[in-house]
Amino acid sequence: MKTRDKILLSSLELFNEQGERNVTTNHIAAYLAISPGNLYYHFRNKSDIIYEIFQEYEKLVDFYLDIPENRPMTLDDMTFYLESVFDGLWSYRFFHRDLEYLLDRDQRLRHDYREFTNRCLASISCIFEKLADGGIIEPQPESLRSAMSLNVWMIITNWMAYLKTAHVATASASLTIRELKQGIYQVLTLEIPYLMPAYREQVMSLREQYRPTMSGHEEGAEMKEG
Amino acid sequence: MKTRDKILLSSLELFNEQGERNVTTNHIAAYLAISPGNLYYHFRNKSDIIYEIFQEYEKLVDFYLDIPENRPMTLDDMTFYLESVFDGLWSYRFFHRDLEYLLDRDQRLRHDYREFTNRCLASISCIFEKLADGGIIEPQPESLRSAMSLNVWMIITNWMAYLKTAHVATASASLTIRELKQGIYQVLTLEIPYLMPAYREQVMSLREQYRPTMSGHEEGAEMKEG
DNA sequence: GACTCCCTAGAGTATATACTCTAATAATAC
DNA sequence: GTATTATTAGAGTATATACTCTAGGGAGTC
Repeated sequence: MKTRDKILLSSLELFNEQGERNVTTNHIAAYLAISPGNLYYHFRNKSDIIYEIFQEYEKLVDFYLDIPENRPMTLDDMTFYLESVFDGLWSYRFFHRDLEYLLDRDQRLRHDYREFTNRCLASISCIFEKLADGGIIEPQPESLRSAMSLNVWMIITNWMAYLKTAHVATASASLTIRELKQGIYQVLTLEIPYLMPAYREQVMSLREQYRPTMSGHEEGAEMKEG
Repeated sequence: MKTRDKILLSSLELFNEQGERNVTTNHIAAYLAISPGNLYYHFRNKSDIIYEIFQEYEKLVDFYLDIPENRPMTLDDMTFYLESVFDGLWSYRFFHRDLEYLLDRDQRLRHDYREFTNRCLASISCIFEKLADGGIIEPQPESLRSAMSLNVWMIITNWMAYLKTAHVATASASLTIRELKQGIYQVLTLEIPYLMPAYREQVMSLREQYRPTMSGHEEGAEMKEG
């Protein structure tokens, strides 16, 4: 693998594990056993590394949230979207942690992230629309749908922060993707009142599979595999 | 005013305006036109300043969210709670911005914040219960209520982050408390499907007063005063 | 072999940051 | 007044961080 790609990969790994704020370019170089000069040969600065990682993230989520189909949506579709988005969130989880600081430092990133958010919101809204087409939830007026989409987006992007700040007792307690996906439980909570009777049971039991366990403290308890 | 109190006050002010990450102890001392040595005479380190500010924040919110009354809840009560919580959020808005980092650096803070969150969640849940008692929303089973409370909490604590990252176009565009309170619109969105018919109209028009304006970009557009 | 291009090492630097130390001054107690 | 304590100034320090600069190696081409 090319050094440039190794830098991107290791940076992402270290950022995810320790937070962007705690990972310096010297750390990255040391981790890869290359010189700082080498790292700076491939990237002009730290922001460029972050920006490029963001572009991968963006591409991934855009790919997941592409909703080309003209058919109404099934429950499986919805599950796929939820799972995929949380997978993406997991892979690039450092990003939402220091988001505000990162955007303050890089105008390109601010601009792109803003558009990214808007695309995601549009996709979520579209998913709601097609869920209604599929007879899974009640149809909603546009204004309600967009407010709800925004709530969904906030739950999705901040569930990790909630887990890391309020749920786990120690800083070192590392999270698992399974715990992260308990966020799906919270998202489905938003849908409950809009469920059509025919699908109510099914969605409720889907939701149950993601129910947070009582022990968010030290050990992660088991949960049914998806 | 005592130097010690001036330090706390100015720190809060600078943190809110520039973010904790961008404000050093030297900055604080310079801002107050005192020496670093003086600052460190009053506080052992930066963490201690932050911790003390947090305790004020905690006290304030606990005060607001004290729900002693045995009577059912009115719409005015609910409005008061929402307004108060967002006022508190505004006054200490730096805190939720760098939360994860702050908690990683200070175990006391992590511990206290976790309990603080739990108290807030309990209060929110209690508010829902009493709203049901007051005939404003439908009664809900405990499990749904706690999941909903968590969603409400996440919307409240992360609305500011959403505004600063996805809504405004430039880093310098400073937010106003009025924009922050558009978060109330999002919170009330969660309640909509549970509203009892008798109160539906009233709550919807209350919500309308907090509706986000389309121009979150540069200039803040006007909104009806509360 | 010489030239070129891509890549790499590694020492070095300017700046920042949290914090310390000493000495001096103001306030209070007796 | 003198002793004591509380407060302040301000220079200084150890460490870190993002980044630079120069020199050179290795591989391919002629």
